[in-house]
Amino acid sequence: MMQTAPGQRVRTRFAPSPTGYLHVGGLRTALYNYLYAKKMNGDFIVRIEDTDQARKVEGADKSLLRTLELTGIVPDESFIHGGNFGPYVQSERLGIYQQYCQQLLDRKSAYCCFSTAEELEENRKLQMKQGLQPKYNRKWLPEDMGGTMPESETRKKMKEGAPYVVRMKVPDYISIMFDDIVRGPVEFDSATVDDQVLMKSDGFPTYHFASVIDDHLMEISHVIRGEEWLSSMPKHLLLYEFFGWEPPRAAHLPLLLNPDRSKLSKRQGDVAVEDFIKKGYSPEAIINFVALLGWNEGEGCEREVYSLEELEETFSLERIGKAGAVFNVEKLGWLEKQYIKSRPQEKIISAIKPLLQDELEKRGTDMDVDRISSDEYLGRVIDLMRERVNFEHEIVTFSSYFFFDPDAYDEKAVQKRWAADTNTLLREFIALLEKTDDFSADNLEAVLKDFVAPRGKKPAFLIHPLRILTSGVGFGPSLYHMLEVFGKETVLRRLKKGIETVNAPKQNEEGLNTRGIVIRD
RNA sequence: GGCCCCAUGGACUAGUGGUUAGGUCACCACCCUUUCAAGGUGGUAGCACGGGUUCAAAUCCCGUUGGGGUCACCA
Repeated sequence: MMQTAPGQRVRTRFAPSPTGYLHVGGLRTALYNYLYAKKMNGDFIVRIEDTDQARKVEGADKSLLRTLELTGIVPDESFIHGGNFGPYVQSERLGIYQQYCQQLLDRKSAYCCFSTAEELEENRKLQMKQGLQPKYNRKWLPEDMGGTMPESETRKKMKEGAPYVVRMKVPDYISIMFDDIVRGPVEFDSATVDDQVLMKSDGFPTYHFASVIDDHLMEISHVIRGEEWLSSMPKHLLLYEFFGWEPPRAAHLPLLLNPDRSKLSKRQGDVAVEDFIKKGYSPEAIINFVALLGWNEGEGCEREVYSLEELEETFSLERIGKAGAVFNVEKLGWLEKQYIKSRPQEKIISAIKPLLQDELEKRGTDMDVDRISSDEYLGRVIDLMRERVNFEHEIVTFSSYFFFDPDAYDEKAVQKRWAADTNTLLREFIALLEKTDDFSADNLEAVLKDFVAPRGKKPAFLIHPLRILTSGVGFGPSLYHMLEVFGKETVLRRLKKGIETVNAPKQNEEGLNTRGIVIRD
């Protein structure tokens, strides 16, 4: 079993193909690679695997890197960060692959294959029908390599300029074993391994070929990737063998799963990291969440919240689990709340300000713009709201009443909280507020209690209507604190307008609120 | 179908022969409370199945079942 030489520098890599946005599964793979490198004082490399010209998406490489960095995962080497092992984009390394391919051809570890796509397809169908594993039939395997194709045929085709691919010649009936860091020993029979295409007819290498060569040339010590690659490991190992190279250690990560336990995919929800960020999830929560999907500190450790720095200290490949993990966003939501609760106020303020600016421009407001967009005001709003929102942006949207007068009053809440004499008392109370200058929460509470007690009512009798009239909704932070933040002018303006809009319900004979009874069909 | 991997409550998981099977999310109840949250307390719920090995198995072995991955000139 080949192992990394002791003392060898740890170098890991994340090797996405630039075909779209960063997938959460990809993020986790990148994260584990990054964490292990940091933990071992090694290097983390990002390499762009753009050998499929057809699927290549313009600009995806940069956006992948940008999203990665947004989450705090910064590569030591990449096509943007540079490094001594470049280029870090495979399409810029074509000459290298061709050179190594020629080596294999010369050593008779690989051969040219002129079979057409139609031929291969037909062959595959036939094998499927017979219940066999679809495999190349080795039609073009040369005679001197144990096949049936005369060298003259190959030469003839070559002269004609017919398109061809280069395939590796997998040895018959040998056992390929390796020790996966997360799976343990795994064994394959070479008879089940196909003569993998190494070079495509367009002159580009396949993933398998390019990644083996690059991993070796870039001195990658550990290949940490998804379990979907486990079954192509024997091909890669064979290539290392052909070249006489020492393979890196492998760690195949358990897959991220859909709720139905199939491999995580679009269709069943968001998978793009950027989509989660757009929704309002913060990078630290996403990282934290994804890190715990398949890894834990173990040893009775019951911590759930980890910063990236803390992960860098505690991470280990040995503690990665084997079973796939369902990507269930519920816990991500909880984590997000944890982060909102502990996030420094200044950070929230600066995140929220642009949002508020946008809203103000769109809607305008009856409030003093300078005041409500000041750090001081926002800070007070945050104090009241940070434990009540699911996302930072909800401080502006979900509790918009801190910035905009309500333009409607929650009908259900009104029905529930209004009694026949509510508006009468409200009018009296508004008059009292006009004469009150101290709008501190403490004072407002005292004023309201003193007002309500002699009238035989509980504070709640007015608290709810006051809340609804000033905020438009039946829920929110402590009323007194909320009114304190609003300030006298705003409170009175909203109350006066509101009481004209919300009418007292009609009474039945018993004097009971009839609006509370809603008959639905 | 061949090959490979996997298997603790609904989800993430701790657990490596002896535990009342622990924690987190979610859910339920209660407490706190003007509402909504937050917080506190308690609760429902789990070792896929069958054989072994052993004084003793969630833990070790074998099988079964179930799930997943992979079998491209895609990565």
